[in-house]
Amino acid sequence: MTISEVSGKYGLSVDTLRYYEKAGLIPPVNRKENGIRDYTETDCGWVEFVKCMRGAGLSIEVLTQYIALYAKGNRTLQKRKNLLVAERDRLKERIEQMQQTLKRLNDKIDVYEQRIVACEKKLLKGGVQ
Amino acid sequence: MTISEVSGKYGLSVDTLRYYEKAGLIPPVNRKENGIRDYTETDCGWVEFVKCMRGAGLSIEVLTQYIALYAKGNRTLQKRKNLLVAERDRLKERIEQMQQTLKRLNDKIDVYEQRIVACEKKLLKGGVQ
DNA sequence: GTATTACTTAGAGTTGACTCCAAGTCAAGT
DNA sequence: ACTTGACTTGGAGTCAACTCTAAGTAATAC
Repeated sequence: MTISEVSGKYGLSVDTLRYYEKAGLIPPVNRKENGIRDYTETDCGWVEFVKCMRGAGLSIEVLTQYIALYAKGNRTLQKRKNLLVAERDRLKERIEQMQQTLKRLNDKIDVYEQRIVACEKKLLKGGVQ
Repeated sequence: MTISEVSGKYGLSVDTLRYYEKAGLIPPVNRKENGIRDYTETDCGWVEFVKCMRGAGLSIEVLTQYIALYAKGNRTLQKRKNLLVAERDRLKERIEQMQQTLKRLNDKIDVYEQRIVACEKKLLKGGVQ
């Protein structure tokens, strides 16, 4: 799979895909003899994983660390798990904060609705006079 | 209330507070004769609101727009409500995406736990031999 | 009366995460 | 043979959101 196909498949620009690889967010992508990237299913899996994690707000830095540990093999299992747990906890907290803000926005919108209705009533009354 | 007190109260740097005011994220703050900021309860309320919204990921730009509409008074009620609804919807989507990623992270962590246990068993067996 | 401390401003610098650009290679089509 | 188009690289540029700096003022402590 070429880089532009992968770009189309996951909705990431080719620049972003190259940047992710260069930054070490995904392991080095498989190449053809001439040096052109030829994404395997595994490569695509990494792209999808990184897209998902970035979408949830995990930083480039932490994902780079994860891949670096992954590249060191089995003896980093515990470290990788610890990293994931830390990020999971942070994500959970952010979600909870966002849920509170969502509730607050909903309440605010309700208040606006009431105020708008009240305004319209006033205008109607004015119109009748 | 001075800017550094407000900074302490809400955990925002004084630079950030001045930046928010300059950028129009909060209405102009009350001043003493000598030009020094003297935050009223209302000013603090705005700071808290902006902190909350920024914490949930609403952009500087959209919050600036909201304040600009607010400053124009009652005739912008509907526009303000529309803006809030749009941001609410975006927030909701982001939360849903993050919840899916949270679930995925939890599953991944479970898999790591199992692999780590399996590894330890192997090591123990090796030790017995 | 001077040193310290907290404030003021305009504007420059930093960080994270891309995004774009120039210059070059290579295979395919006419 | 030559153009076209997709790829390659290193490195520069951009954007949002701060964060810092320099130069200055004004009240308070010694």
